[in-house]
Amino acid sequence: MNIGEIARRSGVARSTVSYALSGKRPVSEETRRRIQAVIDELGYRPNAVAKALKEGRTHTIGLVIPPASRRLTDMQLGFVASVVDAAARADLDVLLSPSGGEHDRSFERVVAGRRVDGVIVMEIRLEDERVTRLRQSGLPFVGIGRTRHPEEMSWVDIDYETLIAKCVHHLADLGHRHIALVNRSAELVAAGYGPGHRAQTGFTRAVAERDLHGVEMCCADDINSGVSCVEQLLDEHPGLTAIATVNEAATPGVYRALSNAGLVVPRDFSIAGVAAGHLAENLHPPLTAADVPADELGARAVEMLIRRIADPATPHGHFLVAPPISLRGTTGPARPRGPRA
Amino acid sequence: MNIGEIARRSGVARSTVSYALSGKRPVSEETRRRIQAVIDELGYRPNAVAKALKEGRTHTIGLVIPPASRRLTDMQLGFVASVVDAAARADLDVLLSPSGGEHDRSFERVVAGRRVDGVIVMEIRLEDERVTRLRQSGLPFVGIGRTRHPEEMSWVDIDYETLIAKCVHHLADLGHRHIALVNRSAELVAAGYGPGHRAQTGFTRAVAERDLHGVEMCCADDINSGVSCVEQLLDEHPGLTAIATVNEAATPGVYRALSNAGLVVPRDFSIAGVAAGHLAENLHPPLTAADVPADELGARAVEMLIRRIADPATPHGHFLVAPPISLRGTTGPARPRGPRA
DNA sequence: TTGTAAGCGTTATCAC
DNA sequence: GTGATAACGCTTACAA
Repeated sequence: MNIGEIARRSGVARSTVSYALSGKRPVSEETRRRIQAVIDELGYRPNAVAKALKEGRTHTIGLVIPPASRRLTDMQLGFVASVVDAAARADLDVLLSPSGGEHDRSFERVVAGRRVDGVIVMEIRLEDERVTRLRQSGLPFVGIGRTRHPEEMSWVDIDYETLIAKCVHHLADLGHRHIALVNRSAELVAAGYGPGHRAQTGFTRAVAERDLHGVEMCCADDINSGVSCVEQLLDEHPGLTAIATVNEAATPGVYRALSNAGLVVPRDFSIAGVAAGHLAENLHPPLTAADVPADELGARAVEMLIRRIADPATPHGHFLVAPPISLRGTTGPARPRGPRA
Repeated sequence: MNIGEIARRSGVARSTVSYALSGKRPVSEETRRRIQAVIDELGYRPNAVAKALKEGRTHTIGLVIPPASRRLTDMQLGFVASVVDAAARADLDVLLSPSGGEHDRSFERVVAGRRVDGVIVMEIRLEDERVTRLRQSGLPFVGIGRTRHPEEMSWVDIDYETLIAKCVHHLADLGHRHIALVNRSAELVAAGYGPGHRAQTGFTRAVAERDLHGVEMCCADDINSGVSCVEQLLDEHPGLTAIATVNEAATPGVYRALSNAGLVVPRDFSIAGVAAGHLAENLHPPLTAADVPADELGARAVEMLIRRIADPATPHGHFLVAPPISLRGTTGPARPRGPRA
C-alpha cells in the first residue's frame, strides 16, 4: 500500500495526499477529510525509505560503539542510553554500528551508504582512523572523546587529566604520599586510547607537583583483573596507602583485593576515582569519585550533531566536563600500612 | 556522486556499473577495470537508501528495547549485545527503538515506515500490544520472551517457571523448609511481565510439591531495593533460611542485607537464582544460579528472524531454554536462624 | 557484452 | 485548491 493507492481511492492526485499529510500546501477541508478516511481505513503510513531517498535525509543517526562482544562498561552503557534517549526525543532513530578493528563492514556501510544523517562515535583514540574516514566523507559527526587534534572535530569529553589530578591532590591533602593509578587496560593504552593517556598525564603531573611517590598500573576492564592488579600493587609497594582509578569495571575487584588483604577502607587505605555516579553510589562503601554525567554528555553530543546536520558550516562544538569529586566513603587520612602479617 | 556519474566517467551505461558491482551479469574484464578505476578514484559507494527502495529490503533489523532511561539489567544488555553481534555477522544493521508505553513514536516509525526487514522485541508481556501491532503489520518479528499465546509468534525465551522450581527443589534437598522468592518489580508483575508471572507459578508449584513454607516478594530492579526487600523478609519471617531469586539487579543488595544482618552465606543462609553467568561469577561469593545463555538466545533470535524474513511462510520458531543450575558458593545445608540478637 | 528504460514510493515544481 | 510530472539513485527486465 502506497500513496498512489490512497490517492486513487480518494479520487485525488498523489501530490494532494502528500500535501494533506505534510500540510505544506492548503488542502480543502472536504478533500482532506476524504483522504484521512481512506488512510485510516487502510492504515496507511508513508514509506520512510522512499521519503529518505527523496528528501536526502534519513532522520537516523549512527552510533558507533565498541564491538559488542567486549562487554561495555557502565559508563559506555550510560552513553549509549543517553544518546538513544536524546535521539528519540528529537524523533531520530539510532542505527548501531559495532565498530571493531580496521576492516569494519558495519562502519563502512553506515558511513558510505548515506543511511544516516550523522554519526556519534564512541571510544575515540588519540589517532583514530574512523575520525579520518568521517572527516573525508563529509558526514557530520560528533565524538564522545577526542583525538590528539581536538580542534578539527566536534566532541564531548571527560577531562580525565584534570580529574585524576584532582583525585591525587585530594589524597595528598589527606596525607597520602605513595599513591597508585589504576588505569585502563594495557591494550587500550597501547592503542592510544585517550582517557588512558590523559589519566597518565594528569597523574604524573599531580604526583610531581606534590612530590609524591606515584606508581601507575594498567588493568583490564574486569573485576578479576582489579583483584590481581591490587594484589600486585600491595605486594610490590609496601608503602602504598591510596589508589586513584579510572577503571570502573575493575573497581569492585580493587575493593575485594583490599578486603582480602585485611585492609579496611577508608581506615587503612583510600580510593578515589572517576566513575558513573550510580556505580560509585552502589559500591560498598560508596566510592569517592568524580561522577561522570553520562546523561548530559550523550544529550550534548546529540544536540551538537543535530546542529551540524542542520548546518554543516556550524563551528565545531567542544564540551569538556570535569565534575567535582563527590566525597563518599572511601578516602580518609593516611595511615601507614604495617608490615603485612 | 552517484552511479550515473560513475557510468558517465567510465563511458558505459548505468546498468553496466551496477552489474559490474553486483556481478549479476558478466562484464568484460576491460570495462570492469575501467569502471573500478573510476570508482576507486572517486571513492564511490552505492546509496543504501536508493538500493533499499528499489529492492524492498533494507538489510536492517529493528531491536525494540525497554526505554533507555530505565537502566537495563545485565541480562537485557547481554541480549542487546548478542543481537547486535549476530546481526553484524550476517551483515545486517540494527536500528534501536526504545519502546516505552503505548504511544510510542519510535516503535511506530520502525514498524510502519518499512525501515527494517524485521524486528526483535525484548521484554514481552503476557498481553503485549506491540506483538498485536506487529502481527497485524505483517512485518516478520521474533520475541525475546513470549506472550500468553506463544504459538502465534516466533520467540526465544528462558524457562523461568522450570528454573525457579529447580532452585526451590535444590534448596529443599538441602533441608530448607522456609523459602522466599525475590521476584521482579511489582509494576512489572502487575503489567503482566512474563518472567515475573512464570517465576511465581514455578515457585508456587515447587513449594506445594515439597510442602514448604513459601513467601513471594516483588522487588524493584536495583541494589537498594534488594537490601530493603531482604531486610523486610528477615524481619517478617524469622524461620526463613533461603532465597530463590530472578532479580539479578537486586542480588547485590540481597547479599548486602544478609551480611548486614550478620548472616554468612552459605553457612547461615542460602541463595539460588537465575542470572547472567558472568554476573553470578562475579558476585562474592559466586552465586549458585541457572546461567542464562544470553549470547545464544540473541543469536538464535536473529537466526529465526533471518529465516522468517527470507520466507515469511516458515513455521514459527520456539526456543525455550532451561540451563542447568551451576553450583557455586551460595547454597548449603539449612541451619535454623537463631533469634536475632 | 552492453545499452535503454521502467519503476521502487516519495516530494516538489509547475501548470491550471 | 488541485493535478500532472519530474526527480531522488538504484536494480533489472528487455533489447540489441
